[in-house]
Amino acid sequence: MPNIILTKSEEDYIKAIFNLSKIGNKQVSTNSISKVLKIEPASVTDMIKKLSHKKLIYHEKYKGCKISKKGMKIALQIIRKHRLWEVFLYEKLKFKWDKIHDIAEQLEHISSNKLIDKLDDFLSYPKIDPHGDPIPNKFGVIESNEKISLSELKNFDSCIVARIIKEDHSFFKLLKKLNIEIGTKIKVVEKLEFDDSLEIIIDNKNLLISNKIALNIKC
Amino acid sequence: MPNIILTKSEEDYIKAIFNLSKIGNKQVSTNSISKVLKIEPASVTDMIKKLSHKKLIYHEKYKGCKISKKGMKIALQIIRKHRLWEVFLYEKLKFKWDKIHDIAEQLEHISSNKLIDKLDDFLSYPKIDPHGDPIPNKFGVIESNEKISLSELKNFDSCIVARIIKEDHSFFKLLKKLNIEIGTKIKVVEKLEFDDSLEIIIDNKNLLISNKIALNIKC
DNA sequence: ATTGTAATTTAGACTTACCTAAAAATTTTA
DNA sequence: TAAAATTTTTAGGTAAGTCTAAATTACAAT
Repeated sequence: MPNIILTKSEEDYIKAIFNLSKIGNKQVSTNSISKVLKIEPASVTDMIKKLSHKKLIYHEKYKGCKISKKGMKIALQIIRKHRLWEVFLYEKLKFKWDKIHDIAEQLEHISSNKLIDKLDDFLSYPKIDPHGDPIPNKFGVIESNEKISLSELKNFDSCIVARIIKEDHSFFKLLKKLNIEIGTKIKVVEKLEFDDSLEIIIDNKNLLISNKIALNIKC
Repeated sequence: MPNIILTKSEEDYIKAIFNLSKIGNKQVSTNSISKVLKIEPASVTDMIKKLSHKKLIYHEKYKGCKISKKGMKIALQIIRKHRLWEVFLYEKLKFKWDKIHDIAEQLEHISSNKLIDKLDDFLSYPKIDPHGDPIPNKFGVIESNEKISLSELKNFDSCIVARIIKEDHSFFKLLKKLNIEIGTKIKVVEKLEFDDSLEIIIDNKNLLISNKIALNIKC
């Protein structure tokens, strides 16, 4: 299969559309892409046309878009690169857990299959990145070991944090403040009926987290 | 000092102008930049104006340009990044000597000072890259251990190859064919008067190399 | 079912970094 | 030193990827 070369922008869109596809697996709306990438909807429409023309996504006017097989393959390769670089930054360069995302965001666009394969080998073929996200292999296959979110736990359940879903600065900062990271042991005290907040215990300290927070932590 | 952010293109020009400055340290001509970057002279003029406006180079119409202190600082940081990544690719990822340049050409544009400092540390503060080129430290200072080119040797002189000047594919291929790399021992048999070709011995085998080749190998 | 609101697309414009063709300046050479 | 050749710049144009404003379509609410 001929290696399609995409621009950084195109790659960003493909990745965003792929990620949005998994949430609710409906058609991905122009607006949602606009929000994720912080690009105006009109510009998103332009790019959607372009990617659609390249058969990386399907698109019906006014009806949102959907990633194609071809597009999915590319998205998985970008995600693979991103996550492998994160492992490198975290394990080899000793970056702090919450600093690696932005740099990996740049490194994921470096184009060289050989580079990624050698990096994979150098890192001893890691299965997950430092956020607990699974790393696709060179064929784009993800060994799915699906976790459940904190919010699905019941009163008195315990768990070990395995994965952080939302990747942005404000969330990372919050987790740091709460002392939550991959491997942290959490015990659920009570799931509040009022707003689905969760009272939990970490390191013998009780604290309260919102449902939105709980949804973004898997174990 | 505020960290100036440049585009990939701007960085490529700055690097090219810096490198050309060292050859003959005269004003750098528009045409020479055009040749190195494979961009038409008219376009080079545009970018020269832009960089000049940003005070990264000096420019007098029709008289070529010269890199400024500010520009030089930036150039040295790019070169530092390039060479550190080359060490990484060669030593850690086990890339072959002649495959690292193109990938480093991409990696050198990743912007994060922290990343480079940590990479430097991870690699144990190397002084030279796999081509024998010195690596500027984080302040842009190069520990100059200037070498002489092969062509400056006299009959019967011996030396160890320390550095390869010209960095392009055809030259790398040639060196591979000749079995020349950093560390190779070379003995000069005779410098030919006719065209300054050099008859040399490598691994007990005699061979002839042109003056141009000899000029691009330092020891 | 119609109307109002929200989402999406179209139209036109801007910036960056390129291009070609032509004009202007400099350098070479005869 | 004047003509020829070369180099550099100017002028005008293009593609990618963005923008704003306006038009169109879809959806939701009465």
